[in-house]
Amino acid sequence: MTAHSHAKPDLTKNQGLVFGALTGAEGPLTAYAILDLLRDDGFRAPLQVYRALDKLVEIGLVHRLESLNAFVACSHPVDCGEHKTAAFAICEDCGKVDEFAPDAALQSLQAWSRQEKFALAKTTIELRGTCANCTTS
Amino acid sequence: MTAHSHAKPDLTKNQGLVFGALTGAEGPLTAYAILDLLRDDGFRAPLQVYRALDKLVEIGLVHRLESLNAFVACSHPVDCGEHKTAAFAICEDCGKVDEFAPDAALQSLQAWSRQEKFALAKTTIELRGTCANCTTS
DNA sequence: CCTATAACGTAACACTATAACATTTCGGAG
DNA sequence: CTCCGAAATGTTATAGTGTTACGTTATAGG
Repeated sequence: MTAHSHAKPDLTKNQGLVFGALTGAEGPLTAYAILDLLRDDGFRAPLQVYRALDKLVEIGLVHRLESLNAFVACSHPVDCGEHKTAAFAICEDCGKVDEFAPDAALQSLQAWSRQEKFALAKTTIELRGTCANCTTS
Repeated sequence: MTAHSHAKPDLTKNQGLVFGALTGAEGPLTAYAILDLLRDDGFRAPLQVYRALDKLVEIGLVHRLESLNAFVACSHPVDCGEHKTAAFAICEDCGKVDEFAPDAALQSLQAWSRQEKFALAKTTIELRGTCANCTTS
């Protein structure tokens, strides 16, 4: 294991480009928005974006926002292990997304699952509203 | 207010048909699945379905499942007032959806919102996994 | 009756995602 | 080094989801 190889498992060219687009963006991006951003880098078809996104989500570097059909770069430090359980507060004014770890909420949902014998695989928690910055101004 | 007018605010023909399709279904339905079910009733275009769904969701008789792009009839008794805050457990085996009120989780998310000065408008909580019935068999 | 509003009908279109198939890249076994 | 298999990539076509635009019909209130 070299000094370079432990954080991001050596993204491929396309994965790196897509991840770069997401980290460079202010907020979430749709797959087609990413495609447009990467035309100059040789991207031609949605599948190129979706394939990279699939891997990035699997690795845990990117999250999918179900209520937006869009994607954001994960804001956690690497290897946080919480990628399956993050929550998101989405500002409907400015479009920015705040990722956080909803520990208590999660515990209560896990408790419900135990009680109902529901084998929980993944939780989706997305809050819609107006962020502090947009409320002020 | 008459004896008839308080529960379901007099659905229109299309709204009634769409709501009927959803209550008659085992699990959630996509808009296009509803459209196909209602061809014989004169439905021709997706917009007819979407317009009815919009109203039904607004009224609180139907919920949208963001992670499925699908819709389910609300399982609460009428006028429960919790339509903005329901949670859903979606079985990936049989496709059935269990709606419940995630009180504790909700409180914790509301507390987070207060602390972050995030003006919470709507919460989306969807659990994916395997239901008790499917785990057994 | 008249009018304003909501609901409806239809066609076209835009956005999101995947299927199918060919080709290339790249790391490891021999 | 060469060969091979797995993963990644490229391209076209298509499936699935949702909206715009425009015109018509139904309905409730004055």
